[in-house]
Amino acid sequence: MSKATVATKVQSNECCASVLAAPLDTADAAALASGFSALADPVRLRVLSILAASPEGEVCVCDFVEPLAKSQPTVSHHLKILSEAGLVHGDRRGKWVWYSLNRSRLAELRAAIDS
Amino acid sequence: MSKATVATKVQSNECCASVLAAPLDTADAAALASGFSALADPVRLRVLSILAASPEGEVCVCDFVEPLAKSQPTVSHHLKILSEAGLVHGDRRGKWVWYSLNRSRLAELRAAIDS
DNA sequence: CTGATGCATTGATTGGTGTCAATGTAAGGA
DNA sequence: TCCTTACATTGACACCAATCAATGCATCAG
Repeated sequence: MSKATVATKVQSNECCASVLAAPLDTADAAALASGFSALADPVRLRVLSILAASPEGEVCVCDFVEPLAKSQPTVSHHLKILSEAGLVHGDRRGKWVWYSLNRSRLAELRAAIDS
Repeated sequence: MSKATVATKVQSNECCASVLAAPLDTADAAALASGFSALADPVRLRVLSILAASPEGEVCVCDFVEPLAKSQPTVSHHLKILSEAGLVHGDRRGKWVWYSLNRSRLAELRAAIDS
């Protein structure tokens, strides 16, 4: 990243790339696009909303299958994509894996399209 | 939409669907996912950032081609997708079409992942 | 009317994505 | 040890999406 780019980002008072602050370079655009790609699927959005609505703040894989009406491999597939995007985190406890929401990562994506 | 769903949305004090407020139904999830799909491409994110950085607030198609380093049909393709997502608006004036950013639509998507 | 310009559309190609059945793996119980 | 359970991975399929060359369609100048 060039010094000028860094200066622009410091000037715009941001920790990460923003769409509205200054013209995005190719690398920042690609990074942001991969983040929004994780949100660009209805099943994954419902995963996030189920996690957000969970009183305990975590949900095991088996409890996603029925509300999502998708097969268990499909659910695992989407959880993996969300996990690689940093939006959720899986924690294995015994036979179960409990997933929780990473709200700060979601806030990063929100900030990227903030005015 | 059921009465219960409407009641939930009124209770959560929102104009539109939100990922974090309550479990999304399939239709709302699909609508939001199509919105985020428009943001899930580096070229389109750069289009938005170029528009945001434009002093006049609008940019004609020909002035996207060089900075994006994409062919004119590809640029038109992305502008169409952004337009259909409600994120930009094209205004034909003579031979040129001037595109401008719809910030309120962007704010809607931001609100959908707001805490 | 004719040619040139700006943009959109079409057609074709390539690569990516969602889905599930089948299978693999790891943990726990009998 | 063997079986069951919970989850991940693989392989295959169908579909979608990004890209560009070629073409179409307006608009404007002459």
